[in-house]
Amino acid sequence: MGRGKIVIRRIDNSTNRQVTFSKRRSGLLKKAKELSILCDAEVGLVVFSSTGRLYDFCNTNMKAVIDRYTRAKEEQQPVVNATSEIKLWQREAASLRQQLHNLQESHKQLMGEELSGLGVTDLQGLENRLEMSLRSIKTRKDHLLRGEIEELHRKGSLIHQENMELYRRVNVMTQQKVELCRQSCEARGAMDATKSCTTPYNFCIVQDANTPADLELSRSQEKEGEHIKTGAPELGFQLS
Amino acid sequence: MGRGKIVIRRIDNSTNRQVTFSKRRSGLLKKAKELSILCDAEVGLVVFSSTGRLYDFCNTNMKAVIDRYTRAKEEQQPVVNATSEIKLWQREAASLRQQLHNLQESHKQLMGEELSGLGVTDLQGLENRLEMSLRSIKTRKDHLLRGEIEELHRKGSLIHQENMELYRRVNVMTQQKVELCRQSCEARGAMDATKSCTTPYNFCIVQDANTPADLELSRSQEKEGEHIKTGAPELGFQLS
DNA sequence: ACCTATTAATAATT
DNA sequence: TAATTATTAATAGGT
Repeated sequence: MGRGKIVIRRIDNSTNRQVTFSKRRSGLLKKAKELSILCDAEVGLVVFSSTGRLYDFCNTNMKAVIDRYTRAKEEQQPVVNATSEIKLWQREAASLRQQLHNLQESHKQLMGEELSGLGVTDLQGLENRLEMSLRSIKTRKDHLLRGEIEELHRKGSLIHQENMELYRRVNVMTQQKVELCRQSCEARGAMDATKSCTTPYNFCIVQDANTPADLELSRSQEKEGEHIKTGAPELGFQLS
Repeated sequence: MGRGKIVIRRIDNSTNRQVTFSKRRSGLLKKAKELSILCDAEVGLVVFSSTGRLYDFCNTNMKAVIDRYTRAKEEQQPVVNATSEIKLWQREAASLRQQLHNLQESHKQLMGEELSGLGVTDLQGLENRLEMSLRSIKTRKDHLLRGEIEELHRKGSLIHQENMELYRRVNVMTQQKVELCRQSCEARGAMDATKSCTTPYNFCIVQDANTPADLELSRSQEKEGEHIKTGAPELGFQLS
């Protein structure tokens, strides 16, 4: 599979050998990975270059693979001196692996994979269980969503109350302001029109939509609620 | 590099997966061997099939490769104290137990149990996955059912053909009967009107809707098909 | 590293 | 399970 055919024999040219090593090594690693994915296999691959550098691949855990390998080899040629405690743990691991495997199978079926081998009745059972499961999940989700909505309503209502209160205060202040202006104008009309009007009571200038009014109500409510601050003050002033 | 392109993803069909495993495994082993020869590298490869069977390759000695690997890894990340084999297996068991636990959790969630602790987003994801799963299960079930229906149609059509044939035969016999009666009557009219009319040719009496007609066609077809017997004879006679 | 003619691997099919 | 074959993927040699 190249420009020319080659025989499988040590490549004499060192550079060429290096290049080929690099290419084929990556190819091998890729194929090892593909095999593990495609066929659900546990693969461990170790390559030492002729210069001694290590390259490896393992889809799970190299230590586990080596252990499993050693154990499998020992099984092929049973060693007598195996410690009882080791065997115990090996059995434990084997049992767990079996359980894991079973559960994985079942899991795959639940996820709608690996359905070949199941009859219509099995499929119907699976379908029913999933439908039930789906129902309880949807119920739970609805429950949570309803909770959120309720919470939002509650908060909205609080903010609305706050706004009403602000609105009321602003109204009161506006009336006070109007009253003061009127008195001021009357005073200016009655007395000399020079100063004293704009200095101590000029609410008209101090009141600005961009500077939040420091009302003690607003502060106390923000402290205990700590909720959304955007919109509330603006809305309050829009109402006035 | 086959009749079609494939994506690298676990092959769902079990048979297909087995076949691919066999092919790719041998390919991988071959390439590992080629790399070791061409480039003078030390290669160790271990593959466990999903059924737990072990396949391996090493151009030198697997134990040596594993030792070399372990040493190289220890160099990369010096381990404090070489763990005893017992601890190693304990870790393996712990890891498996963890995996098992995770899968059990996930399984419970898939079954719609143990949903507290999941947010709306999690639930939505779960719901979506289950919907997908359900779809593929339903698709599979439909497929099987359609197959059954098709089979039934096929059989039904065969039976219908048989009935048509029976109908034809009955017609032929009826005509023969009529003809014989006519001849008989003529003979009776021409000769003496005493007996011989009702004895050998009385098809009118023998033919009855409740007694199935023993035609060799009917028998041979039932033998090779062995399918539904209800309805067929009645239908055949209703048509006549 | 990249390119591409060629060989090798392999997916689908029988 | 084992061939066959149409395609894709890997890669040898060259830049």
